[in-house]
Amino acid sequence: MLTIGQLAAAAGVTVRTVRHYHHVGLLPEPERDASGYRRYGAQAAVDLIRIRTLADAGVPLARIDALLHAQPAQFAAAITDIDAELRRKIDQLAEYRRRIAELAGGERLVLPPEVVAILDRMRGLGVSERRVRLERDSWILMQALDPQVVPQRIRDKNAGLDDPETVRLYLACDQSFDWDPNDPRLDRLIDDLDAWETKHERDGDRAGYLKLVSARISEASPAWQRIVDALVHRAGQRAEQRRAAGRES
Amino acid sequence: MLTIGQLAAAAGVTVRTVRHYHHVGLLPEPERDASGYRRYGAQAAVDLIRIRTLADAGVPLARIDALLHAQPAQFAAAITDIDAELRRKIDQLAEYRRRIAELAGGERLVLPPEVVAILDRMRGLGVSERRVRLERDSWILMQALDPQVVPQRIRDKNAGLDDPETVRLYLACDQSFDWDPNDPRLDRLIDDLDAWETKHERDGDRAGYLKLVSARISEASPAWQRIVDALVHRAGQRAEQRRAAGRES
DNA sequence: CTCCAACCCTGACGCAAGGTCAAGGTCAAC
DNA sequence: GTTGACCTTGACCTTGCGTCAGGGTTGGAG
Repeated sequence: MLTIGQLAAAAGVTVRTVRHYHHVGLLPEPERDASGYRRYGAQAAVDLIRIRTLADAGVPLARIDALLHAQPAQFAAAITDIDAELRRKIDQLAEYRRRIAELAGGERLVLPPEVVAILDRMRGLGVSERRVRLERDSWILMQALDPQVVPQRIRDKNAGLDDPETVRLYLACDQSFDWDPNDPRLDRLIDDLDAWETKHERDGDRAGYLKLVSARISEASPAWQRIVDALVHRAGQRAEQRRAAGRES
Repeated sequence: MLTIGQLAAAAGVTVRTVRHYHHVGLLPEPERDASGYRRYGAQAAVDLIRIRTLADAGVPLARIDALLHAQPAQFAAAITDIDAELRRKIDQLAEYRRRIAELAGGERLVLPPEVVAILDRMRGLGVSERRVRLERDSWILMQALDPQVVPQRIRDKNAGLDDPETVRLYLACDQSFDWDPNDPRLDRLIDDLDAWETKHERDGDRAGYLKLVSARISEASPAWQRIVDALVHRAGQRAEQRRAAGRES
């Protein structure tokens, strides 16, 4: 009869694997010869090959055990199951292939295509890569913290990029990155931005994640920090005025 | 910034997974807030999603680590590699699907098609399933112990099935399974079989695995055991006679 | 102000499916 | 009689997390 090594070779597995199957009770322990070696018959080879066929297909060993002792009808049903699972896996892998191919290309993977389009559009308008990256990060944070506002923001953003004044301010901000915080040009820029914000002010705009985005922007440049501080200050003043007006009426 | 739970949700993984990546150094540990919570920025989300994209494609975490810090050229090469690997896996799974589909159908999986054809032919000639199964086992043992003789044996076996006398003996043996070991019909059968063996005797026929096969056959039926014993005995006698003739010459 | 659920923290063990030593006993051949 | 290729048991290692234990934090409701 066969030794363990011959059996293993016949089924294309390692000796260790056969012993493992004995250990978990998947393959019955055979008789031993005088020296304690395991001795296998042809049935063991058949069983082992059946086990491997299922195991190679990804069936957990625990389930194989049950399968081998199942009625033909149940066995056939299980096989159908396993086959469906295999097809699902194949589709999965094909999808991963697609994503892997995109992996060289940065953010396309992590953001919805509409947002990617916006970022590309900004690049096309001459916005610096640095600024685009901040924008990208803000979208990622938005998506993580408050996903349901994303579609509305996409519309707003595209509308903004249709408006020449908005685009002008984007580019101006962009250039101000390296300016000294005391540069007089900043004063005019802050005035313009404040006017823009007043014009476009809407409820809900001061959502939590915006603070985080502002914080990141401020970190990046002293000039931008001044801009953010000034705008927050003026927005506070306007809110104050509205409250006063509300009390008067 | 993001908490670990938000980061995990953003990338579609569990919190445990993120911590695991910290543990193995795949994702850098971020700053902690006052209460010791980890706080993540958008870059972490990007990194994590890239990691998952590779991990989902089956790249081991250890390799991902190296990949993320690789030069674009090497990265691209590795991606090509991984893609090829994925395609290979897809083909593998398709092959497993094929084999799984055959699994309901018994021996087709473990034996070469020529042998399966022989077994089918035996069934067609009216040989019992029990006998066919013994035959199948003997082929499996042959294949495991002495594979290079299989092609020759296939030719021999097919020649045997072309010969009416051989087929008659097959069927006669088959019917004798349940006979009493003292049944007088056995004597005639043994004579016929011995004549057949004398006629077809060839060198190498008494290979090791044949003893094993005989042992299995003997186990199955007392009548067969008598047949095997008698034939072995007569073969021994013939060999003796040949040796004596050799000394005389 | 307290309570509760839903978070977060570290640390440790568990899982499949074997791989890989270690420390020996056997077998076959030269 | 000594290699070298087998076989034996036993025990720890691996990957990629899951899950539990035993806590601390946060934020909103009552």
